[in-house]
Amino acid sequence: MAGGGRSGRAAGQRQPYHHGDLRRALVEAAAELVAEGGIPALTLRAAAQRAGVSHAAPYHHFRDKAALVAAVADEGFGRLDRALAEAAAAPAASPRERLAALGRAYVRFAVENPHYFRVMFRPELAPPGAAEGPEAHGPAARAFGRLVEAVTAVLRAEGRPEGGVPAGTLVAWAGVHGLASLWLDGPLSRMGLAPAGIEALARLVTGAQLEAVRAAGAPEGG
Amino acid sequence: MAGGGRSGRAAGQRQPYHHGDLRRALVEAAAELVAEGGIPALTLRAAAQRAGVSHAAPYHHFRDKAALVAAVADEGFGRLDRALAEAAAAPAASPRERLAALGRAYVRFAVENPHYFRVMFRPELAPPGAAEGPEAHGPAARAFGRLVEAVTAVLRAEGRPEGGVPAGTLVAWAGVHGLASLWLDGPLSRMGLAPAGIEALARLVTGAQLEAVRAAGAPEGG
DNA sequence: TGTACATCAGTGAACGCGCGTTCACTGATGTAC
DNA sequence: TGTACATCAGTGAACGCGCGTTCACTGATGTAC
Repeated sequence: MAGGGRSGRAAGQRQPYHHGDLRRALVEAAAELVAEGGIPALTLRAAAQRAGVSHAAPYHHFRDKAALVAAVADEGFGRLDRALAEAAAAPAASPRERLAALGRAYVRFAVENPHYFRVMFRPELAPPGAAEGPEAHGPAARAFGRLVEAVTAVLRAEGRPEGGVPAGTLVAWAGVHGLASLWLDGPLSRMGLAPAGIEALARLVTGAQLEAVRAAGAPEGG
Repeated sequence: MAGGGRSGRAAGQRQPYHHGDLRRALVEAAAELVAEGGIPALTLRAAAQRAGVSHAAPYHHFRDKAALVAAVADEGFGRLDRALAEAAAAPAASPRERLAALGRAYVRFAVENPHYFRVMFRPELAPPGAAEGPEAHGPAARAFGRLVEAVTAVLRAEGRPEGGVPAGTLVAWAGVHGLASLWLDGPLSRMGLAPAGIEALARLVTGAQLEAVRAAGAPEGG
């Protein structure tokens, strides 16, 4: 589908059609805006300007602002999924270690990509309908699936297989998500915790998750 | 300070000065707006209208919008603190049970007061400086202190006292905060988890926290 | 108790701003013959 | 290869809107004498 280069600014760089790949450029611009000025800086006009086009141009690629935001969230989930996939693929001594590595990768992703993370978990930015379609929640579902897999593997290895989504998955998710949120939302970083400290905390939290995953099958009373 | 009633709309209701207590009314109105329309619905003008005054009136009570938002967050932290105090005061069989009760109260507060919770943990709404002053972070610090106390009590009871803020506190906080966030931000409720399920999950998470608190003192390797 | 004055919480009009969105258009690209 | 046409990604002006904030003012409240 890509036509030949127009005049070729740089060798090897293609300018397929007019701008090239405005859609992608807009998503990247939007993410950068959030990185620099937080959620309030995420506007259609600013994204267009940063991408080097007029502020009406985005409407040829996104129905409205919510659709652009949804695309940013989607891109974020895609990146998270890749980060988790990498962590899951790394050699691990046991299913438990693999789950812990996944948890640490989750926290690390949030700390290193606060802009994406914030957009991903801000439902009011992209109201229902904006992100519809089968592929919209694809990356998010895929990322979640990796957690489910890792938890299931731990339970299987311990002789307590569980069908469907083990409750331990949600506990594990809550732990790392909470740690990431507290860091991004200020309380933790405001308390003077160094960025290095977050890694140590992540280890602590994932350790706790493992206990929770173990206990998740048993009655929780006590 | 409070003058006599003006004309007394309802028996026993005082109208101390002009409106009465506009400051409080504005904070309540702002919270209601968030409850009904989310963060985007939180505007100075709407809060003023809901409180029954012109949109310029709030400036006699708040320097700017950020100050109003900070007041809402403050009110939220005050309510959270009271909820945690109640949970901490309830009879408990052991420090461990008390900590678990605190964790459950935290999640319950978030689920029952999503509007406050959202404002409380949205740093970009009330930028640094807006909530300055010794009393600004008072309620938040007090609420956090209750968690620290409960964790410290558990460690003491287990013969492993720890000075300052035990690392287990942050782990415990991360767990319940993550659960609350995942619920409020949609993923969990979108997965079809019933409100009743959140309570069961909270029990699971607080159970996991206890293991983490135990492990927090020991080296986290392995 | 009554009068004069100071204080200050409200009003309403107005401001400038940036936003999302629409629209008629232009001109580059791709395609049919 | 060349011409005519259709498509569609961009432009730039314009729209209406709601926002936060300012300002001169009004009138109720509290206080001094």
